[in-house]
Amino acid sequence: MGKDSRTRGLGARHEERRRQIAEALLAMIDLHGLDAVSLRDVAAGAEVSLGAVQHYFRSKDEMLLFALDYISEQGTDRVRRSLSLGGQSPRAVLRGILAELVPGDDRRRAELRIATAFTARSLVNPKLADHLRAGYAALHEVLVLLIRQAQDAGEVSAGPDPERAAAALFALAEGLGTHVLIGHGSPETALAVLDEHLDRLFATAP
Amino acid sequence: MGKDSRTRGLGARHEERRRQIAEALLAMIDLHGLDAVSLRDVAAGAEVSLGAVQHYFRSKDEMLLFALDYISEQGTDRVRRSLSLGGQSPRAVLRGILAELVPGDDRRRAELRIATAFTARSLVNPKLADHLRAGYAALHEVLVLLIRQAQDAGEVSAGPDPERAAAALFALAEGLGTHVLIGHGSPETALAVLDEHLDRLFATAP
DNA sequence: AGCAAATCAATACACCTGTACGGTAATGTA
DNA sequence: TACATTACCGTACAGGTGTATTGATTTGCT
Repeated sequence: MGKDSRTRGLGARHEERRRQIAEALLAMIDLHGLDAVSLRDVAAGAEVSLGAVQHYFRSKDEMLLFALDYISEQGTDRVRRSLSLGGQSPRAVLRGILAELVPGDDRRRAELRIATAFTARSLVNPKLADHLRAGYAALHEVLVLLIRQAQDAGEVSAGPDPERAAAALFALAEGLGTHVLIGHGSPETALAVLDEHLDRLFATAP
Repeated sequence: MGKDSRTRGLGARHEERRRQIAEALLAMIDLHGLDAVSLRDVAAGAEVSLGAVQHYFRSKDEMLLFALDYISEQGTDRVRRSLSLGGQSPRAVLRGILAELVPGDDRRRAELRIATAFTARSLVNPKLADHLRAGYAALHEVLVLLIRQAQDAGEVSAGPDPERAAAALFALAEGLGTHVLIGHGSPETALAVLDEHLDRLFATAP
């Protein structure tokens, strides 16, 4: 193990403190947008001094990158948990994951507002884009896996290409989420559209 | 007609000048993102002085709002032209419009980068959100209309609800566009997924 | 105890931001 | 020609920005 992973001794609280600051940052991004937050705002939100923030992050960009990784990890954790949690059909798992992309409650709404902010920033920040893309790729693979499982279980016909189907589902949910986020359509309608699409995918030809 | 629409006399060039400045703004948003552009940058880009920009826009927010309306209008114009242009099947028209949401060339890419920037900003700027939402609603209505036409022409079965089908197509194209924009998937694959979806919609049951 | 690293705090700096203001020249109207 | 409006330009200002720096204090290992 490297020195960064120790749980006792010097620097033990380091990562925890970074997460705490990142959470303050993410909350402010949700409230005021990514570009409206200053390091001083973050410091105030985390109830630490500006110097403390600077101690834990060498630059603002580094802080942003860490925060993106942090919230991405939260998402993948949720997905992982949803996968390992048995007793659910592939379709239910699939729906649960895709529903995370639609702002149906305050948590999802906040997360998706933050994600949208990072997406926009990624268009002019290659490093950020790399990390964001990695998250997308990971989620895509999970969707492919689930569709394959459903095909193996006979819940989805062997016809459709899992890659294509995953890309379609992913994009559909993402688009629906964006639309709901800006007030174009309700979460209920969005989920209905999503379910309709799942119905078609899971309609095993007689 | 009000005084704002005169084409001769005092203030005739007013709107034209505002558009010119807005175009400089939009170009910079594409290049550096919405929040990275300052009024001085815009002035330099439009090859006018800062005072000139201030003369035509009372504040930065007003300029942003105008620019959003301006680029939205360009989009609706393109849609209108595509609708009035005869000789195309409803499906072809539909595909043409939806393909505008996928960054398949430099123009589309620039427009969608700008749109993404405005979307993110809209999350913390209600006024901007109102205008953005209006554009979304307008495009949605066009899609509904086209699907209805296709149903009337027998190209699409009477089964699916046009509202739902439009919402799905819209969200799918939007999501695909976003994914391509950040480098998650190619425009070719995105269009293939879109066509697949159109195939299903236009598959009249035998 | 001694020492070094980590953890902050406070301050300063150079720069950029949107906006306000005062002035001048051009333009069209009566 | 007189006048009013428009169209700028240049500058100033108050405030915020990320970052660098310096120093004090705490922490934990040996």
